[in-house]
Amino acid sequence: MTRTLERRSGEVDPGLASQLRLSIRRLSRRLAIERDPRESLPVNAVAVLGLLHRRGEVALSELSAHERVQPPTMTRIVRCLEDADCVVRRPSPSDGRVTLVSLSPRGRDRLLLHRQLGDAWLSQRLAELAPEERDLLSRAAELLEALSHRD
Amino acid sequence: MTRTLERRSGEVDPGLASQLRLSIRRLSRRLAIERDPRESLPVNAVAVLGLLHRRGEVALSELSAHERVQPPTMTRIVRCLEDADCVVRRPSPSDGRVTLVSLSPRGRDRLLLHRQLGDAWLSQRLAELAPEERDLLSRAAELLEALSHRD
DNA sequence: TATTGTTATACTCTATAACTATA
DNA sequence: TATAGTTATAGAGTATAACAATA
Repeated sequence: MTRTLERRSGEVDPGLASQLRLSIRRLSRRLAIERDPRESLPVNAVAVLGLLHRRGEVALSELSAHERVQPPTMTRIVRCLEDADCVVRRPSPSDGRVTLVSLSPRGRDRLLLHRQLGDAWLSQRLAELAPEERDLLSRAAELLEALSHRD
Repeated sequence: MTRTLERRSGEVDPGLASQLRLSIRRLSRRLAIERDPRESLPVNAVAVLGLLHRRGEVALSELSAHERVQPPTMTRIVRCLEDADCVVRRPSPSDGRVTLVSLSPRGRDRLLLHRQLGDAWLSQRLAELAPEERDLLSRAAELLEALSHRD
């Protein structure tokens, strides 16, 4: 490590938030544009499949909290997944108000397919970077994910 | 530098694109949710103000290419900015088809205000990070911005 | 009464297609 | 003819408000 040029705590570069915010927004937009037209499911629906894959059976309210959408929006997403036979839904045995959602075998297949299609454009761009740059982005991705969940 | 553990070119971690893509998307969504209600202009309109601030007078077609929206969308954004007295618009003297757009003094004020409001949430989160983490994100932001503009 | 989820409705941002005006 | 921009229209994704069912 070279001599540090870092600011003391509290003295944060005022341009960083702007720069990061705009670059996040722009890449998010670009990713939406470069989405493969064969991807039949909405991005958010694929994200839900991913969550179900990791966590098993999850209550709808938990899905909506995790994806940070309102309950009616999650109802819509889950219905879309149900129509595509990607999830199954059942009332909680312990609380009849709760709807438990879980991945179907077909949903698992679709998740893998969509990941492949969805990652294609970005994978290609990442492959053109230097290995150090990919390492940097890998660590950055963890930080960004954590930031998203901060209160 | 320690001994490298990096992969050879072409051997890119297949999970990186997914991880980065999802974290970008999630943070973008969170930023949208945390937007200050006093921000009266759409995010994209503020981005246009920023571009005009850096570049001066710019043709509408160039704005739409840079923001990666279709021309009708940019027409709408520019009209919104014009209604708010943030930009002025005139036909190009050299080519009557072209509309040149530039920042008004009021637009400049609004840009500064919106940056402040728009960065507030993220600034606060960034301030809670370690200085090294902010450094990392600063470099990542440049990479992300560059990725957005790759063909 | 409070909570979970749904239905009904509306808003925001974007796109495509068809058109006008200028070159 | 080709290009820059606009108008008209539609679609995707989200939200709020009002409601039903369960606790």
